[in-house]
Amino acid sequence: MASGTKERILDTAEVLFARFGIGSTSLRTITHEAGVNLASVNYHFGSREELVAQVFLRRLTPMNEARLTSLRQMREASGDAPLPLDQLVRAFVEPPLAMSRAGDQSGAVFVRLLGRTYTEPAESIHALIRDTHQAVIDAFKPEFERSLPSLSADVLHWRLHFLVGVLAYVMAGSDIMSLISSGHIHEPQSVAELVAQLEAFLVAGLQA
Amino acid sequence: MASGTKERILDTAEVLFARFGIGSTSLRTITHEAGVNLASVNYHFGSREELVAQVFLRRLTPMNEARLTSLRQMREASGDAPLPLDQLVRAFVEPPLAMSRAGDQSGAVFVRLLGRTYTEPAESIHALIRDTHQAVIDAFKPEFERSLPSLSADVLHWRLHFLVGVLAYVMAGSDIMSLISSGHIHEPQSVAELVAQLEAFLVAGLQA
DNA sequence: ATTTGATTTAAACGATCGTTTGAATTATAA
DNA sequence: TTATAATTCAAACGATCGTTTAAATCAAAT
Repeated sequence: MASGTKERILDTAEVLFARFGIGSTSLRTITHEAGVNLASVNYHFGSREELVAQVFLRRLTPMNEARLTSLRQMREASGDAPLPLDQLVRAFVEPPLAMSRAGDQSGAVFVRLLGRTYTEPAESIHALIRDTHQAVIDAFKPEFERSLPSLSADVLHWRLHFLVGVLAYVMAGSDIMSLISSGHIHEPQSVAELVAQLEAFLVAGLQA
Repeated sequence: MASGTKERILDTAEVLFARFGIGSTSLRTITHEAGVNLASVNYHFGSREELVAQVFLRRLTPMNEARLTSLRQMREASGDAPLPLDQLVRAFVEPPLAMSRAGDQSGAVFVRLLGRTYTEPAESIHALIRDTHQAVIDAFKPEFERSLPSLSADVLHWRLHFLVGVLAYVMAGSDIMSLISSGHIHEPQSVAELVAQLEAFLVAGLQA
């Protein structure tokens, strides 16, 4: 059980961050829940802030690589032609949502955490997300410009903004959504169906 | 300056909650910034939690009344016919965004705070937002059903979900949005233009 | 002017926070 | 086995948290 301490801390912190928020989760709660000593966080991560960073980096990196890989495959298949908008949207939207069904449910926990963090005020976390997403934005934005040539730069900017907003909200899986369906909770549904719903909505909105 | 203590606390708390998050803002920071005594929070509000509730209720109530008033006027003007979707969307979307330009800038601060709170984990705050929004949802949902008769209940549910997500993200005014425009910050823009952009995107998405 | 109630103030309460320390324990290798 | 490094542990550090208390100050009314 010795060598698993670091991962135990990361897994437990991820769950508690998603459930109670990053700022409202103490190291004592994390270490107690994980069954490790309080000091082990500072031993393995140096500080609380660095633990938070590692919780995100551990999953953000493969998630964004999946988006880039998907985009690269589409590019190769399409030659010089602009990419079909629905495929472009799906390449951006599917990887984070697919994590919700990856093996254990830890992926789903992280997706919720990430979605919530998009609108969280802590600047240090925003900087971290911004950095890890930069390569994705740099790769996708020109493709959206090509696939939506009739849109001005300003309008495209706003619509991509809206797209990120929808995705963040869906990822967050906010409980507030349940009030729209008036108690009638649509819980799991397949990720494929959610992606399809999102894709239809976003493609239409982008092409408005 | 005596009788203004309660409002001073509310105003200052609102600003600090929006900037640093609710959970990361202490009563000492609030009272120091407001220039009032630490104990005055517990004297006037009873507890920290009740202060948080009052910060939200103070503006949520008039905001949602503006939405309901707008909807009621549209209903009277349309008789028995379904409402035009663009008007319906605008009645829902405009009141919170219009607060961003109301007189002082305190309205804008609150809109950011509210947008961020939509995806915050604290259950007590969610319960508060849910309660105050219930009447709005009850009034708007049947109208959306009438204006979008071709959509199934499930699909409409998801799309309204997406709509709220876009609105929350725009309200939050997340700094992450700036990375989409690659440093080229589109800061103020008129609220009217933002509403128009949103309306076009959402109407198209809803009708997809 | 005096009394009554409302409000403000300084100080302290116990609890909890992230972090550090140094010794105890465990794993690794010579 | 012995030396060496890595890790875990209990305990404590100072700082900060929300809340409470009792006296001081203020306002309003008799």
